[in-house]
Amino acid sequence: MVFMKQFVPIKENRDFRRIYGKGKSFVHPFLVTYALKNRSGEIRVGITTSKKTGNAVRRSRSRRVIREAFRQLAPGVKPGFDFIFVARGKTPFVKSTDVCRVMEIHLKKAGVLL
RNA sequence: CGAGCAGACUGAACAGCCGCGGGUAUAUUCCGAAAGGACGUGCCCGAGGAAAGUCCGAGCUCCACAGGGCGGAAUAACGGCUAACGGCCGCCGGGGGCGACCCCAGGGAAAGUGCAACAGAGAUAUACCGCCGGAAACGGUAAGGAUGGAAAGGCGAGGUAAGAGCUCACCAGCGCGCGGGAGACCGCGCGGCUCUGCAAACCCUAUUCGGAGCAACACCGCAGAGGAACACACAGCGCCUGCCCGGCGCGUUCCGAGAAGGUGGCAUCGAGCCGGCAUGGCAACAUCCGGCCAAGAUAGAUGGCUGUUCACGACAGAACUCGGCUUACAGGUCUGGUCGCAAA
Repeated sequence: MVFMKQFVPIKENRDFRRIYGKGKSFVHPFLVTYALKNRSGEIRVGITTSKKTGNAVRRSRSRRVIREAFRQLAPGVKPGFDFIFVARGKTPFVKSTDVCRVMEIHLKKAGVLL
């Protein structure tokens, strides 16, 4: 789990549990996205890379790719939402642009793009 | 040239744009009483040889600075190196290879207990077949046969009724003496004639080991809460070590303790790293000389995209810090031996 500088990190386990339970989810072999409205008006982001993704190098790679993808899309995201992105088995082997395309579709479905 | 051995090094490169962590310097702006901070900008630094496994050894921190006994664990020829080690170097012994060289769980089996399946007559002890003597009963024998990982040292000769270290030569083992070596040990000579293997079975011997770990530990500390006073004894609890003995603490003074959170620890000034064909040493290493100052996050920074090139990229990501070991790994480079072939 990772945070991004410009955005508020999600680091408490109870936050993750709440968003997993109540948020909308979108699934793809590269990425799983959870989105949930929050009351703070901020954009909060968390990234999950489980041990199923691979060793430490693969998990780091997954985090970086997802973070870069979100950075590209961030200017168009409405404030007031929490997001959790979960890396999957293929994530460390694809480009950030591929993840970016998948993430854009997920966020459009969630209705959080301006 | 081919095959093989040992050691050392390396672990894609470049450009552009965007982005991240730390340090430092700062015009303006903003916050603050101030110290200072925020934002921006410039410059510098920013993962590995194994960062890994967490297997040893230390530093550091705390636990009455840790006492005695039992138990437990680790190590195991000898000499040295090192802060230390179960690491490293050298050497001895044993084993493998034509060789360069490699491998070794290498104390004790005359302290004791135990195990040695199956096969085999018999497994630390024997007599089934055989051989010899004898009419037989029975006695002698351990050459030969068979079994087995192992069968009363091995092999040859003499010897004998047949045989046997019964005698002799050589080899192995044991003991003694002499010589060499710092030592393990080696060489030579003599002696009597010899006693299975397993201690990665219990065990014995020698040496070493207090416990827990950076989520250690120290400091700051919102909301909220305790509260007074005087103190023992018994008991109980906790801790020192798994157990026993033995011991320490339990409530101490005023504001302090505990929990969210924050700061330090924490980033090089060190058992530091690099170089030297310097000195000593076979070497590990030590000394001397000359340089260098080098990631420090805290949900966790080194990335993304595009393009070019090549041998098309393996294993893999710092988390208190060092010294080792072990394990994983695509390629590539260098140095020095060896064997074979050819040439000379």
